Order: sequence, then structure tokens, then C-alpha cells
Amino acid sequence: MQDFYIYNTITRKKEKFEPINPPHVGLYVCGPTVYGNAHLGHTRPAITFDLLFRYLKHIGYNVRYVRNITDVGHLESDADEGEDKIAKRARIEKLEPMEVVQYYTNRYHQNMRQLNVLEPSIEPHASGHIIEQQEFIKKILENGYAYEINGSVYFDVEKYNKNYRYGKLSGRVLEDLKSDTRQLDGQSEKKNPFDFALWKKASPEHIMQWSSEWSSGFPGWHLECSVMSTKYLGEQFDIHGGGIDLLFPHHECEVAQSTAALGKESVRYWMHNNLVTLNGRKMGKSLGNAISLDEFFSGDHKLLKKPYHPMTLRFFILQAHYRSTLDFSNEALQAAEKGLERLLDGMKTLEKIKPSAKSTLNVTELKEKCYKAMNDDLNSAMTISHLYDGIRLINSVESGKGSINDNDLNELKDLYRSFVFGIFGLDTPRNAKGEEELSGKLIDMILNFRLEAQKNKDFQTSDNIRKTLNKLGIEIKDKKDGFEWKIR
RNA sequence: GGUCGCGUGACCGAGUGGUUAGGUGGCGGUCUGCAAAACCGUUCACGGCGGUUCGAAUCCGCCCGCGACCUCCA
Repeated sequence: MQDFYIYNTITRKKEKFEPINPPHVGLYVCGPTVYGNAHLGHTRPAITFDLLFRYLKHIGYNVRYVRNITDVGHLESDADEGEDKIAKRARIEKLEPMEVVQYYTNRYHQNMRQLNVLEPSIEPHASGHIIEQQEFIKKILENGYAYEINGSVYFDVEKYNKNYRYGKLSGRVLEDLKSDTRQLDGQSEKKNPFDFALWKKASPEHIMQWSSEWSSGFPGWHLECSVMSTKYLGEQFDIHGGGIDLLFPHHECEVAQSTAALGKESVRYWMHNNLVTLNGRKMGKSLGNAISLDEFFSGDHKLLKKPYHPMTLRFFILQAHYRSTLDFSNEALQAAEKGLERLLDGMKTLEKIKPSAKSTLNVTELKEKCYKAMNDDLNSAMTISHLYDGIRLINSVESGKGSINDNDLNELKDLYRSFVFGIFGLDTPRNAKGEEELSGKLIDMILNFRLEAQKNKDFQTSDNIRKTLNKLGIEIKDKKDGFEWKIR
């Protein structure tokens, strides 16, 4: 087992990862709110925690990965009187709320498949856990950290803060929050403006509501994660992840709720991915600068100079460390596109290399560097740079400037397969097999004619063939003993 | 205003108290009928001003600029 270090938001330090019940690991990540299409921003946590999931499994852990679907309770406006986002969408589109949920959940899953993001072990819906959420509220009420008023239940932050520390995760101090919280309308019910809803009474026209002992209403918007993580991972579990924009108030409230209900903190390691920016600004749906994944893959957006392959996006994200912001631009994307191609080409070369008696390269050292980088808080950027160093070595062997023995060769192949495909998930989807085979044979045939032309010094014909194939997206490489080609 | 974080070469983006990140792009070369690819070489930066140190881009202070959170948000 590797010594794996994680940057823990709550301590602001890198800490050695030690699961509560090894080899089992419980991982909870905040998933999407399914009221709209997934955009570039959503790929950051999806890929970051997919990387974590894959790496933990790779180094021998047995991971239960829970990623929720938020389909109730997130309020639209800044006041508590807002309308449920999904309900609003449903009303506008004249659909059943669950129809909206199903539609965008399907779209999300499709996008995740395109990005080769593994399915989580459990994907619970908030709407499927209303009873559990009500029970959780009861526990908080019993423990005295919540109060009921007019059919709604609110978390009593001030009282909680007397025995615990509200703000522990995000580094906030309640006294500061008191002076800084904006005075919003419609908060008259709450004792304090920073109190948050656990259960909210719904108005009659509110189309998503459930009965409860307090009122017909809906659960508060931070509750589902506390409840579902507890249900599927236990009262204490290993890792909770999510976007850094959820740190406050969402995750802070989760800490408070769980502590208030269970008498202890649930989460051992908090991990937060940074954001995707556009011209240095956060990309967000509500900010109106989000590029949806469908637009990204089709190139159908005014900011996109061309369509990009899902693997280009995946690689682009992996080339940065997850805790840094990542600025989007066509230039950067195209650099990633070419970089990924070089990496994958190098791997194809690796598969073809013939072993020699001795090795001029140190595979063990390369391998150790890769693990060292990954063990340092999932530094995929560093790992990739090591893999490029290896590609240079592979190419030098292929061009006869180095050599590798049988043992090293197998180890090297193993290293690249497990890192590039297994851990980074950079698999290129293949075309339909039969068709691929046929077109491959046809291209071979054409290139054999070209070879003939070259032998006869008929370079005009030879160049014409190459030009035409290039136009079709086929790249030709002339070799000493023939040719190579690939589809771009 | 409060809290937190960032500022790296043409672009993206790692990192460390003293040694080349890496990718993309540019330039020169090897190879080649010409290309492409590959390889070799080159392009050696760390916002500003002070301080600590034998030595700092890396630690500390101040300043400037930018961002995130404080309201749903990945």
C-alpha cells in the first residue's frame, strides 16, 4: 500500500491518508443539481474525484463511492421565499418535476460516459430520502440545535456555536458572520439571519412538497448530503469531496448538522477542487458564461474555435492540479489536444518496441516518480510530466538510440497502461470494429500503390495520394521499409 | 467591508531554499525525393519593494494586481 497524502481542507494541511476501516474507503462527493445541462465547470469535480476513486482502487483500497443527485430543495432566490429550482423548471417546461429530473440526470450520465468517468457505487437521489431527512431533523431537534416556527424548522447556529465551532471548516468566525451577513428580506421567522432551514413549509402552489409532522414542505438545502452520507457510509467516513464554491455555506452547514445530530464530526478528510475559469472569471451557469458539455463536444459555441474531444477535456483538467484554478482558452485546449496525442502515440510506439539484451533506461525510477507525484495530494500534472519524460525514452529506443530488456519493457508497458488508461482514464473510444478493419485494409492498399509510385520516382502521383488522404484526415509517415498511417 | 487564495517564460501549467518541471508554440539541426513523425539543440521565467540567509522565484513583511466565498452554484 502506498503512503498517500491528501490536503485536508479542515486542517489546511497535507495529511497521510489513513482510512477508518482499511482496506475499505468511504467517499462522498456532491453531485449535480439536475435542473440544467452539465457544463465545463461540472467536469472538474467529476474528473478530480474519478481520479481519486481510480487511484484509491489502484493502490489497493476497496472504495464505496457515493455521489448524489440533487433533485429537491435548492432554492432559487436569495431569500427563503424562493422557488425550488426544479419546480420552476418544471413549471416553465410544463413537465412533471421528476420528468425534469430524469431528463437532466440522463443527460448528465451521457456526458459522464463521454468523459470516461466511472459510475459511482451508489447514486442516491435527495427526493428518495425524504423520510431519512425528516428523521435527521428530529435528531437535531432532540439534541436542541434546531427550532420549529410556523411549520418550518431552522438550525440554531448560535446555540450550536456555544458547544462546537460553527465556521470550523471554512475558517469563518460567527462574530464576523453576524456583521457581514446581508440583511435579506423575508427572514423574519429566523432567530438569526445565518440560521438555515432544515425543513421549509411550502406554499400551496409549490409543486414539490412532502408531508411531515411540521408541515407539508420540503427539506432544507444542505441536509441531503449529511443524511445520505450517513446512511450509506456510516456516521463517520473517510473522504468528502466537492467544489470549492460549496465550502461555505453548504459544507459548513453539513458539518454543523452532522455534529449536532450525531454528536461527532462525520468526515475525516475534506477535499475541494478548484474552479474552471473563463478569462479569469469563474464559469457558472448563473453567471451566464458557462459552456455546456454538448456545446464543447460539438464546437457549437461562439467562444469555441473548434469542437473538442471529451478526452482532450479530460487531459486538460488532469494537466492542472485539482486545487488550482484552471483557465479555459482555445489555445490551451489545443495544446492539450496535441499533448495528449503525443502521449498516446508514444504508447503505441511502446507496444511495438522490441526488447534487447540490456536496458539504457531506468523503469523503476520512473515508476517511483509517478507514484510519488500521485501520492502527493493527487498531483496528476507532475505525474504527466514524468510520463512525458518516459515517452522521450521510449522514442529514443524506437529510433535506435537506446535499448530496453524484456523485463523492463513489460514493466514499462504495465506502468503506462495502468497510469494512462487505468488511473487517468484516457481511453480513446473506438469506432465500430468491422468498419475500422475494412478501412484500414483499404488505406493499406492505397498506400501500397503509393509506395509503387515512389519506387518509380513518380512523386507527383505519390504526393497526390498523400494530399488526398491528408484531406480525409489520414496522416502518412514514410518509413525506411514502408509506411505508417493514422487517423487524426 | 470580512474570510481565504493566487500572481511563473509567447500560451497553458507544475514545483523546490542552492541542481532541466512538462505540454503547446517559435527557431536551428539530424533523418527524408519532399513531407509528417521522431530525435538533438535552442527560446531559461517566477508582480513590485524591502528583510532573513553563504544563497530565495521558493521563508517573512509591506505594496500593487486578480480571483473565490460571504445568496443558488461544481
